[in-house]
Amino acid sequence: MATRTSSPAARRLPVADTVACCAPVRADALDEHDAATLAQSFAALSDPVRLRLLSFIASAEGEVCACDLVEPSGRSQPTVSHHMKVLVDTGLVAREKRGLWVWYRAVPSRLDALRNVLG
Amino acid sequence: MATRTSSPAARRLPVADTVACCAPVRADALDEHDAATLAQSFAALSDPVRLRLLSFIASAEGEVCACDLVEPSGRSQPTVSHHMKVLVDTGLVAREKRGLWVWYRAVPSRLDALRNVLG
DNA sequence: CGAATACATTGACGTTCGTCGATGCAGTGA
DNA sequence: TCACTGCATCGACGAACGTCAATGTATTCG
Repeated sequence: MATRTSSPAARRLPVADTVACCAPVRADALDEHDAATLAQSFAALSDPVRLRLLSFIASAEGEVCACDLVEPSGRSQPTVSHHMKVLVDTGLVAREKRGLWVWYRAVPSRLDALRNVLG
Repeated sequence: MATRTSSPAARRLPVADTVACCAPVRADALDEHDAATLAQSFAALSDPVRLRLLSFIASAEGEVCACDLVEPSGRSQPTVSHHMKVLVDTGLVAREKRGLWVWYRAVPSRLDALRNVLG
């Protein structure tokens, strides 16, 4: 019976961060809740189509019309709509409808928050 | 401190050193290749178990033995092994085998590279 | 040699994901 | 009112993922 090793280090107990969710990954081990929250955010960045959509919007000054996302992404309109919903739901992109058109803009504070977690 | 001998942790094929390739997401739109590469890196962070494993290792000074990862992660040994393979393959963690044990350490430059992409 | 240990790999399972065509819904303008 | 437009939602499909028990592989020790 393999004894449950008690080798090197064995300590935990991080702290739930009240603000942008968590301290940098290198500072303290994440608890389950923070890890789940963060994983969801990174999952939004884990698809190449979404990454391109995000970078297309973030690199444009001001807003981008949804109608201008379909062609450069090389995906169907429903697929683009689906990906944009993921980006909006995670807060990385803001959505505003004006008349028939929908306009998207990046949310820099959200990107900054994720950036901080990585270092 | 530990000697800086490179270890057999760099023989997987995917995402090797191409992450430092891209400008920040806000600067220019990503091309398809860069987006695919980056998405793979972010996908490694898109699972809560992997995030906790990474943060557990990154927040420890020096190395962490694989045997100390199973219990805190709450997953089986094969599952932990699988997740660590993903982290190693993306270059976020380095793996070194010494005797019967395997030691992992974070690769800060890799985290920094991803950080730069976000800002 | 053989036994024991630490970790990786395999194979299978249910779940989630990305995708598109078809359809629904809100807003516009006649 | 009605037709038209831009985007969201639905339903379905295959692919990819997370998980574990069983098994394989490498290393150490007696």
